[in-house]
Amino acid sequence: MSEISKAYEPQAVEDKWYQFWLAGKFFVADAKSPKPAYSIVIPPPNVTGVLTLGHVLNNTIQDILARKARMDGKEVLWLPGTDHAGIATQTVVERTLKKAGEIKHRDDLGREKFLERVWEWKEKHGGIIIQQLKKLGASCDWTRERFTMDPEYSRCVQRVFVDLYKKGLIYRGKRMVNWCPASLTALSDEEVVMKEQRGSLYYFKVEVAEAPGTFLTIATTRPETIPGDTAVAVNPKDPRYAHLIGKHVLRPLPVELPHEQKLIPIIGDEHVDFEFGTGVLKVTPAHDKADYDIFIRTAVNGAAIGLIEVINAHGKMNEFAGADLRGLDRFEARKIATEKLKEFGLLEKEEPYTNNVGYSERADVPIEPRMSLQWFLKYPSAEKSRAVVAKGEMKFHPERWAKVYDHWMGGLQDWCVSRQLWWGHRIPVWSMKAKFSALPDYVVQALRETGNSYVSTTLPNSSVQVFWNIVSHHKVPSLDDEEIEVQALTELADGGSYLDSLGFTQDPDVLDTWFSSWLWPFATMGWPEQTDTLKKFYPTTDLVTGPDIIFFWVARMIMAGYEYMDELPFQNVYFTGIIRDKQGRKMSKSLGNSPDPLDLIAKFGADALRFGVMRAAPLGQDILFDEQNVELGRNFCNKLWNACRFRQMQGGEVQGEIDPKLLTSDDKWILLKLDAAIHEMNSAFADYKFSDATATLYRFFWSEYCDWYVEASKAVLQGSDGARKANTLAVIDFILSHTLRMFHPFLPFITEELWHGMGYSVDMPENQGGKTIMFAPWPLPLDDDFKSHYDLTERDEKFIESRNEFIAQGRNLRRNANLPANKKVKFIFKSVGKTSATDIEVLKLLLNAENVEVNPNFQPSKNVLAVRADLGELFLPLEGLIDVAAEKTRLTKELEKIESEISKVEQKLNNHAFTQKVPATVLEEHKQRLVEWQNKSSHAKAALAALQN
RNA sequence: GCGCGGUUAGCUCAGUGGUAGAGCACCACAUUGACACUGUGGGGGUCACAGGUUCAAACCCUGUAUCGCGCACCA
Repeated sequence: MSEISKAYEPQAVEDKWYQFWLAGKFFVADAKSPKPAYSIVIPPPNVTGVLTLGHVLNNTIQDILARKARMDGKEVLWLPGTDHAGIATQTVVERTLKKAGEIKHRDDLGREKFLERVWEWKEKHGGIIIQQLKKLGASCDWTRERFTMDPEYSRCVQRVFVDLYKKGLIYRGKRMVNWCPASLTALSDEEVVMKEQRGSLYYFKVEVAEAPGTFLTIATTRPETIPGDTAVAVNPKDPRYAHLIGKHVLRPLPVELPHEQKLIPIIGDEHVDFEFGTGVLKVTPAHDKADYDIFIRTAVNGAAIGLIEVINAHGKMNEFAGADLRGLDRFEARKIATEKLKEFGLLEKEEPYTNNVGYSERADVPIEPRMSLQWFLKYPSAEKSRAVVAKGEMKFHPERWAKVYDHWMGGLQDWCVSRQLWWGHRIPVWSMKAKFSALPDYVVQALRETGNSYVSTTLPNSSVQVFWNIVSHHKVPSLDDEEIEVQALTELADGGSYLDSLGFTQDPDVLDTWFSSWLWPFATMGWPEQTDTLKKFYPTTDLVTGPDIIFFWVARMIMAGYEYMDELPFQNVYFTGIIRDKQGRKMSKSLGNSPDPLDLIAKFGADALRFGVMRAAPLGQDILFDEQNVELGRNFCNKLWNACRFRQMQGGEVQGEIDPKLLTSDDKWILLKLDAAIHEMNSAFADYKFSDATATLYRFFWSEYCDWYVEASKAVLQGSDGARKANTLAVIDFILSHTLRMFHPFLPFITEELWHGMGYSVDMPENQGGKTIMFAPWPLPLDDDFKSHYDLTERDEKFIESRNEFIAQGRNLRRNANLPANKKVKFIFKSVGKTSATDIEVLKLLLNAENVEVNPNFQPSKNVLAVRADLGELFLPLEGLIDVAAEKTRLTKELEKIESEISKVEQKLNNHAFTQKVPATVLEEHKQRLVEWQNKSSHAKAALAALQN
């Protein structure tokens, strides 16, 4: 470090090193490398989104994994990219254009013009989140950045759609779907969230037509759908109503209809609950999923009830709702319908009621179950995908998500993949209703040859494949002038114009965004070509994502992986927690509780943000975010900075060799602590426990290295023995160069800066840390050769630990005597064994003593405070000025605690059951403990006695 | 309703059967000594509750309470 500033200034170094990494192409993965592969694909953020703390958490973990893998000598691909996010992006652009007064509705512009505007928007805002990820230090291979609407990616989507269609897994049908009246599109079940809603339960009565004067009472939350009722259902086992099945009731709305059109049948259906409401259910097949199922059951039984749609796409009542409700919003209509029932004298009561209502996740409005013509997918490779997780071949971390996954996989429903939007991958199906002879001759001929109603052909003078499917027929039509309905599919864009020219029209809908993201792990790597990248890096190693998209994305990727690569897409899935504020509330814009990560980076530095978030994010738990976490990260970086600065200020060259003969106990101790830390780090990584890893780093570096080792080393560094000094510096350099490497995945910027500044890069081979710490080898645990060469034993560890305890007690003595920390005092050390001069120097330094007098024969007189440890006894003679009473109180309290511990252990040891059944080691431990406490007891008693004198 | 997770110091959390821990916060002391983005010392817990298993339970079992999440839902 040429310039040594007193405090670490992240702003001055972060951009510099990021540019350095980019210029060195260090993030670029080499598909031809002989090194073993490690790969992650990023969960692609919304292309026009901005970085949130959730992204910070997610991407920091990925970056840590990627950087660690590089240091482990792997060839790493972290593949970045963005998602077009259909509904979200289209909504934002549409809203913006409306606000600007340019349009009232997207129809004003038309599909093409509108899409131009979305692309413009994407160009303008698209790069933001990518730039933000760079600020965070993300080591993605930007040369491989992908976007789900890139031409090549779009071709993958199209290809997959056509393939699944050919396999008979995709079909179009009029079904009841979740309709979002705000976004005006169908949604998949996963995009609907249930919300508790306070409303009313309305009880109204209907007259039985065959028995005038007899009424049935029905409870409903949705009186506005009465005009859409086509039956009244009761349980056939319900004695109250069973005899009425087959009769009819008069539907009260629309009131203007003639009598015979008001008649709807009373039907029996086992699904009707006796207990709920009155046990009589109104059946609205067009606007309720369960009622629709009843409708289907009646159809199967050959006694089909009707189906009347009364709500339109915008959530407003249509003409079938009758004069009273027509044109009203569904919620307004609810009020009016209730009033009407009251007016007719049919409303019996209205009671407050709380039920769950499905909401559109994006638009946050109640969805409307609605009949609509949509495309559906029967999931492919579902069984294999379910089994791979159940069998543990793909591991989920934490494991419990495997159960959630399994449960969902067990109840798969067909996926509604079409969306009534413009922004997205347009469904590659062209259709036409025409005479059979209107198809090109070679198609007709090909169909005739197979006899099937479908055939694949290649377009004349082209390689474009088209799949023709006569959906109106099961076999090839026998007559040329038969009216047919054909769906034609092509994988390539140029096939489309040919089909257009034949009079086909392309389906106007686009695909659900997740229908493109589920291909992400392989479509980003060049599939369907067997590219080097795909061969080298698929399947990926780890996936890091939030559990909220386990169904949306993870499960579907697994299925796509099996279907198209015949292999799982990733070996491990790490589910992060959800970031919440410190009160445990979800981060949200409206609450204003979501801090901008970029502000935090500006204030504290990217490393600080990373460290703070990781430290607060235990595996599988939600994270309560507090800016203090980041502050702590900043402080930690500063500590690291200053520890290096301290080394720098001692001067001297970095010299690799440590002389075993010159090692102090403290040197040996810190080397052993380093070894322990490396082990802990490795096991934390093996278990994906990143908060444990940061805790280890924190403890090792701050407590063990800075607080103890560095302080003790000053005894040597401030002394006059040159050889010893140099040796201590060599130990420091050894520790720091290992520490920086262990920190690197977590704190990439500061470690790179210090790696160069401290000169640790100098002696390393160019590709192993010489150029950048990114490729410096991850520290290995100290092996037996190393330990025996430097004579590192458990004894050294024990010695320093007991020495440190001794010092802590000595400091405590001073505190108890009310001596200010800056007052130099004299201690007397009655040592048990041999103690080196250096050890005494260290004692003196760490006790802030004027002198530590070694006297094995010291006999304390009065007014002497004392502590005892394995090392011996330490005395603090006080010439007057001691608060005898306070010290007595303290000692008495301590003695009480000691005695209680003794009696606890004694109780156990006197218990025969205990001494007989317990393992020998545990028994020994207890005996040992008893001796220790007894020693402490006699010592405390002696000290107390000394005070009495 | 079913399932999952949590409940340990004021706060956030470690701790899978053998002496209750960390960080933050708090209190006191220390200011030309790498770092006040600091150092030293200290106080602070009936491990949600009730049973059970065990020589021994924060930890294993059963139940209860409570908070959170997911799935399925009765109109």
